[in-house]
Amino acid sequence: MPDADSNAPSNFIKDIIDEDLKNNRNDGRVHTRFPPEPNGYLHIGHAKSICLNFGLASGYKGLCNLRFDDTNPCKEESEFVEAIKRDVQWLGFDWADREYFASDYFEKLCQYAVELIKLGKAYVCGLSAEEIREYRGSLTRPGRESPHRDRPVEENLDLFQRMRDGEFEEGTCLLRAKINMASPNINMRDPAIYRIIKTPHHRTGDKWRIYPMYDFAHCLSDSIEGITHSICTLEFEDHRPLYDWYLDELKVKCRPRQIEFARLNLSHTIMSKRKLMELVQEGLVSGWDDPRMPTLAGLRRRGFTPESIRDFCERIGVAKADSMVDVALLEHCLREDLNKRALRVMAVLRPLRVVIENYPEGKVEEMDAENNPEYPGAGARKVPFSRVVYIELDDFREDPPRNFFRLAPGREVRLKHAYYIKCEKVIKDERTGEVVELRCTYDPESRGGWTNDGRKVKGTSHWVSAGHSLEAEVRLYDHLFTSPNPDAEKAADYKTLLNPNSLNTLASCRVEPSLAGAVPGSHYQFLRQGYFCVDPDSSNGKLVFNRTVSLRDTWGKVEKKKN
RNA sequence: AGGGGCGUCGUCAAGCGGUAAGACUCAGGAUUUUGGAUCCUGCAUUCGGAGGUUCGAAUCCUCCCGCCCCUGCCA
Repeated sequence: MPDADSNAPSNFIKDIIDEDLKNNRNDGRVHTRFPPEPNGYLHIGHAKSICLNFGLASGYKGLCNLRFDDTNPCKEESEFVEAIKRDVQWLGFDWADREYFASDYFEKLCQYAVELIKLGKAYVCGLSAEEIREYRGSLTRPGRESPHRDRPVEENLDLFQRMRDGEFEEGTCLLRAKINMASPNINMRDPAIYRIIKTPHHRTGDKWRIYPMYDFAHCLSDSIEGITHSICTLEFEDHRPLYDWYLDELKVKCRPRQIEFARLNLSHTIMSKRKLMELVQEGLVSGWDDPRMPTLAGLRRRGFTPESIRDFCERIGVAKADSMVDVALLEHCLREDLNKRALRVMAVLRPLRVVIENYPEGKVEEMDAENNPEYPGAGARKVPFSRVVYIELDDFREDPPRNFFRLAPGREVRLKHAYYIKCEKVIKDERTGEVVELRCTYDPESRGGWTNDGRKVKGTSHWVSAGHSLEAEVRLYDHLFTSPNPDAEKAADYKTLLNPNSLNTLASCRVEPSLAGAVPGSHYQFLRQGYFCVDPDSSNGKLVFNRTVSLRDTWGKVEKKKN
């Protein structure tokens, strides 16, 4: 049996494919497709589908097409087509030359519609939208048949042609499938096949005035492309009978099979394209690529790697039960990846000035610093050390709590890669009482951060030399929403659930000089703090970093518990 | 109420009649020149519930309960 991805876990879809292969369906071919509608940006939920479809194809040595489902010109734009291609590519998948559009098939689809009319299985209905709704019945009551349901084929053909020619106004008539108005499945109550839309299409311009509905276009597009397994989300389960009906009635050669799986829900965020669009349009975020957004563009800008997202998609599995995945898993995948690849560097986010009184004025030493302890091949660099340095405000406490082993009056701490320093004196702002500077002494014997006299210096602080460091802006991010499941909060509008502290900009951070000229998109670990990446907002003189994700912080947890 | 689905640890998720994988989270501990990383250990006597079949049931049967989706000329 042509086995799927060896390391990827199995799932019910693979079981189905295995079974199909065993029964020699589709001559042993496996051909999938990822079919986005270009009406917004791709998000992490789409990533699940992309990984699934492309992953299945490669696992079975098959193919996966990229197909834009562009059957509604009112909502779709070329900007989204370009963004989607960029994102799929970035995620690491290649559709080669199989880039298709449902709009490529408009002529063919129209012929199929004509065919259906000739078969007596479709008719032009002149009921208004409200009438159609009324005729449809309800969940419990069957619908009623349209008075136009039994129009002769010739008349339907003529009317449909005139719809196509643009003779009728929008909403005046539509082509419907003649199925069963009493079906318990509402999708089968004579669904619309073609409607009149006079808005120009982003690809075909004003060539068409009628557009096919999703159910009609999708199954036939799949068939035209030779798709064997058409994988979609759960809400289309009810549409499967219709998917099959069109293919059966039209007796197509290629019979794809639709399989539904549960879409991804991620805690502390939302996945609805409509809502994400609203956040963008109302300026609640800076754009589709705002680093707080669950969009692939946002995650990329935030500093997520494609590898970590693919790993995540593999770990969450594929099933049919509605689920809510904890964002902590995504963050775990990210840290695991970044830990291996990010260069370590020192940056002080909230600087506290430290003067080392016994260190010679004007002296500068170049300290050796490894770039990544996880990977010696990453090499080392020199970091300048001098009499005045900055340490993290948080690494000093005038009145240290229990188990705090950082700096405090009279205490000694190690400056990573440099020396032990001891706090001799605390200088405060006379008016506010705020600590503004520390006076310390260093131990010349501790160069490199170690002595062999058995001294136990447990605390290690990162630092930068005041005179050599560069100024930088650092953007700290937190969950976009305070609620773990914004969609489930029945009482509140999701916008009121936005986290007011999801962005915290620190304008006066100091970073080590080796960061000069760091390229947008590059990843670093700011020692002891987290993973950061260079934001495209950076310019020659001004570095801007995004905190991708913090490091695990066991001390922070201990402190939080106490409070 | 009609139809379609789904219910296994806090969260995902294996399991397909032979006696509950794994991951994340969480809690302990070891180790550590990042309170990082790494490494150990612990965490479902029970699978929505109740009956039944069987030597044996999360897996099969019956009934019940709960959750999700469907009445766009959206996808």
